Amino acid sequence: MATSRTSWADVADAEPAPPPPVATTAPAPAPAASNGPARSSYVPPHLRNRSSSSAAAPAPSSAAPPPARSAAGLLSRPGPVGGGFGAGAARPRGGPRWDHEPDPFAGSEPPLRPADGAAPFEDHQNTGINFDAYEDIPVETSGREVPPPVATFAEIDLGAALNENIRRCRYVRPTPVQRHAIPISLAGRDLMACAQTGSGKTAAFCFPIISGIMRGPPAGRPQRGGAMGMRTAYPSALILSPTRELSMQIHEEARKFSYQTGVRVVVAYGGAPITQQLRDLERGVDILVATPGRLVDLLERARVSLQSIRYLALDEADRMLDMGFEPQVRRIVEQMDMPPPGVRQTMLFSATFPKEIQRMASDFLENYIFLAVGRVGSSTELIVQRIEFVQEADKRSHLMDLLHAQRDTGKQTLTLVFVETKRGADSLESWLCMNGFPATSIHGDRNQQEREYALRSFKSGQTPILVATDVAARGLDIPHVAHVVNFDLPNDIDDYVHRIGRTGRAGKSGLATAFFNDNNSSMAKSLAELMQESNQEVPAWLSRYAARPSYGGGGGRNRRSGGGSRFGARDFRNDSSSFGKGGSRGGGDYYGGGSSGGYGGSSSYGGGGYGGAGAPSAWD
DNA sequence: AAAAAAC
Repeated sequence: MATSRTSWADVADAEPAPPPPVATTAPAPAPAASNGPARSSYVPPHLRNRSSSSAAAPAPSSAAPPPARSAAGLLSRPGPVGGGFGAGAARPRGGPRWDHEPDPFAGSEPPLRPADGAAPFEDHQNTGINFDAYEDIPVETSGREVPPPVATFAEIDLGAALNENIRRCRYVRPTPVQRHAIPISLAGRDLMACAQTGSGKTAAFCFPIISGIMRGPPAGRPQRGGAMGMRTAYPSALILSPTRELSMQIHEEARKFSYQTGVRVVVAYGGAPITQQLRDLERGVDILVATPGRLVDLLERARVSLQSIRYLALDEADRMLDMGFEPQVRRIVEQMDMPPPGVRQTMLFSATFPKEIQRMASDFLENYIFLAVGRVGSSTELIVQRIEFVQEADKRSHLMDLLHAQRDTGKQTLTLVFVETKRGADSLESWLCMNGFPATSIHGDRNQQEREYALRSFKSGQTPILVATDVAARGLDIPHVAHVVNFDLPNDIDDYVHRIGRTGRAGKSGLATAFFNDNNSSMAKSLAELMQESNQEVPAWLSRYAARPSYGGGGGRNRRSGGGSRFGARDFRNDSSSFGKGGSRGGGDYYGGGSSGGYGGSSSYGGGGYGGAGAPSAWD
């Protein structure tokens, strides 16, 4: 496996070096003001220095042969796209665009080089996707007429331009969640998917959306614009996520997937000046990635209308529907001008899916398929989970011990430390710095610039310790995080699952250490259960805690959500106890969906698993 | 009770 690199969306290193000005991780700056049509002879960097057959500048090649099912000429039709907001924003889809499309494959990773010039990360050769770890992943599907999974990208009719981007991303074969979710989505079905981030989830919902937009009718200002103004944007797809950084990350990936397809991706989130986002929207948007608050703002200003939405995706869906977010999300999905379920296509993704959330989410879906992919790189054997009993007062010195031990290995790795409160993050950060451990922090009281700087500094290895609140618990794909420390345990086992999922990405191994004391007693049982499920060694003292009658009662939200092992959740429609409670909802027709077959491998999972299979490990 | 998310 000589080919692949760190993260799923990583760039192909074989591509020619990009031109200088396109920088770092931040959403690439739009070419300021100078976006006249004169740019049509622009040759994207990756097409330069190629054999003339494929390199010719405005080559229709990237727009060319439309896949069998798409209407001929569709990809190059000059009709208004990009949710053309009235103002005659006609742009050819596919091929070079009249304005400069920054190369999303350029320098998307900050330099991983510490100041001393030492080799950044030793395991660089070994950071490929651990595909071996994916072979035996069990998959469960339920629902009516589940489309069968595919084994290769070639089996899927995604179109030439998208296939080229898949190649540029160095994706060799689809991950389990992609193998199942993409056919389901291409079949037009609604989907509730339970899969760890870092398992290729973003591509799983982006590919079908991009493909669908390319072959669908031109988006654009609806015939009867209604009360909307000339400056209203009409995206075809909406992707919601719970944090700004996650939205940024999805945007960056989606831009890679949609490069030179003519499909425009715009991101909108709070904490950043709205003016640039408004400009981006005015220039046309097919796929809008957003956090809820800023989107509501844009909707109230009538700068965005949801009436052309054909695809809705909620990432980290269980968070999007929890107490804090539900009203806002319902407002966006149910009380604005979004087409109803059945008209639009809806996809929900999360690593965990508590039953109550599933029940709520079913309001957004129609005749959906439930997909659960066994956890890779989360609570499986790939992450070594350690629970240590540490009194509150001893936490700092104990953390220091861990960091010294890490330092003594001489390996350069990243450590992510989760704490409960924003204040706690600040004080731990400064304490670490005072004690010779370069740390930074990310939490909701820091301004957006500080948050983004902290994340970059951490990713680059400049500040190899990041102290974070739960803002960083979900979805963020940070390569090289070798150790997650739960300095303060969360109060919800699902949050724990998400946090430790920041290591062991892409099938690699990782270490997660948690400090436990009497304050966490309500977590004892669910923690012990989770660890047992994932073949971890459960300390005897923790088992004793878990067995205490006062904590053993299966208290509410601390219960394992799905009750099943190996999966984050089970389809609540198949759980007979969920009927009757839910009142008149649903009938027997929710039953009867078969399992998809094709993955008879369920039984081969578990036990010693793939540890001995020679799978590359970052910990050897 | 805390965290996140608009100005």
